[in-house]
Amino acid sequence: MGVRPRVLVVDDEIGVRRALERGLSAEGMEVVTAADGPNALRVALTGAFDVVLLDIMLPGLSGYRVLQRMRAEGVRTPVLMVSAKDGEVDQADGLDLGADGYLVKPFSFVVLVAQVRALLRRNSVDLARRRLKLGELVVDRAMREVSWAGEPVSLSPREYAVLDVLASRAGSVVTKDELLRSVWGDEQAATRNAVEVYVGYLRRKLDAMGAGEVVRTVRGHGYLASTPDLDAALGSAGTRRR
Amino acid sequence: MGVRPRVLVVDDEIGVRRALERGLSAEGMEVVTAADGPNALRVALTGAFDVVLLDIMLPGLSGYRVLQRMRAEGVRTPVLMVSAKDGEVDQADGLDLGADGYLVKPFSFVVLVAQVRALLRRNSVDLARRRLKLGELVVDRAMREVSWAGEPVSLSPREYAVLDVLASRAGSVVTKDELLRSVWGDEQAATRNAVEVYVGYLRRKLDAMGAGEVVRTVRGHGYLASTPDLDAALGSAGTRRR
DNA sequence: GACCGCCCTGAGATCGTGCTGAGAGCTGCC
DNA sequence: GGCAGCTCTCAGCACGATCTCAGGGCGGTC
Repeated sequence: MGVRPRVLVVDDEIGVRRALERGLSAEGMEVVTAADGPNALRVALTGAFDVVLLDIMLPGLSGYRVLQRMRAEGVRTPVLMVSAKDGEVDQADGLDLGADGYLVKPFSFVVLVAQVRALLRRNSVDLARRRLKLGELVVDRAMREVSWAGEPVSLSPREYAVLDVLASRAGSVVTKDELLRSVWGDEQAATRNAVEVYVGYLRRKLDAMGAGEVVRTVRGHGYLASTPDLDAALGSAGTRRR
Repeated sequence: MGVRPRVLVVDDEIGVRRALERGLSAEGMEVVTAADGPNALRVALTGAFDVVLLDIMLPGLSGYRVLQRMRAEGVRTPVLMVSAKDGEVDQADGLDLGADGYLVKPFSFVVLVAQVRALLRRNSVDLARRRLKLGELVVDRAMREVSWAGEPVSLSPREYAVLDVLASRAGSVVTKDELLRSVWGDEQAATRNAVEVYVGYLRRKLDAMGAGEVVRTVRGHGYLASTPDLDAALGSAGTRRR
């Protein structure tokens, strides 16, 4: 598991997104945001998050629906529902759909962080979110198996480790140094070129399955695992900067 | 959920205990109650519960302390804190101590049940595992006996222990270090090669019964116990078309 | 257009991982 | 004591995996 926990913040108000992004980043978490239901769902289905903070009132698809579809697709990421509603029926609904917690607006940031921490702690116990998905690409962490459109892709341990890191941070650029650190370890036994070589191997194997374009080079910065879908969900909203 | 979930209800007011006992029983749960801190702790430390409902204001030992001691003793039963306090600091405290949820009195029974259900659902995965099955392979943990297609397979204690761990985590890769830890103990008296040797022994015996392929090597990662059936069941979720 | 720096790739020497047979130490049983 | 079964180490082998190196392409900048 990566060092920094990754949190997906879903809210339609940009002010809320900004505030949470700043606050949670200050707590050492990596924050990705989405502004509406369909995009939130697309991003959440990658499985590349440790916690999802989900507002209920959303354009396009309500928080309930997003949660429901996530669970239906087998994504078990802990979800913390956030809402202005405080009716008990709503809470019960959310929890029965598989939510892991409930916050009522206006909430205090301290409580929010405590809840998120509690969910993170619990998740680190049964470790290894099972699956990461990027379009047709599936990384099964339990079986250490990768497949594209159902066809298994045979990877060496190193290749797998590199892809795992990239996929677990889908939609974010990962620098070569970060890859060196998380795949090769802190002692930096290998050079940056090794990373390039392994990304090359990966691409060759993925290309052979028709899965080009999944791992992109961001010249001067590093590598980015994404799909057109994800690009749209994250990029158009203007939530990712830098 | 197979068996009836067991819930421990801790509250000093007999009225609350009675009400919860009746209500949760009606929901199909088995309820045990405790009225003060020390007793609650004693009972909870048995680990024989699926959820603990823990009031904070308790005679003898506060709910916080009970929770703290439970976690300190390694009891990981999900705990739902219940309290009249609604100060945010208290919530943060409880969650940081390892609570899994927080309810403020007066709470509605519907919400309570929903929370309990959520915790049960999360935990329900690994219940009722006295007998492990992988296709034709059956591991009877009570008898410490293994059979393939009804035919008994005679294993030495070590061989059995290794297979037990692999089978109990069927569908997930188990590293050699994990096997060393759970079979040989923390002192690591043996080397990794011992694991390889014992997997070798296991395979030889299983192969002789026609049960090859049950224990697979995942190069660079460890060993994986699975069957084509299991692969399909687990894999299909990831392969599902849209 | 010329240069520089970043990135990719093929070749190939080296390294590591995993499997196996042999056998040494131990224990318990006859 | 002698035997049997279990546990575990060791050394050797095969093969795949790893990583460096050198050369070349490509993009950005002046």
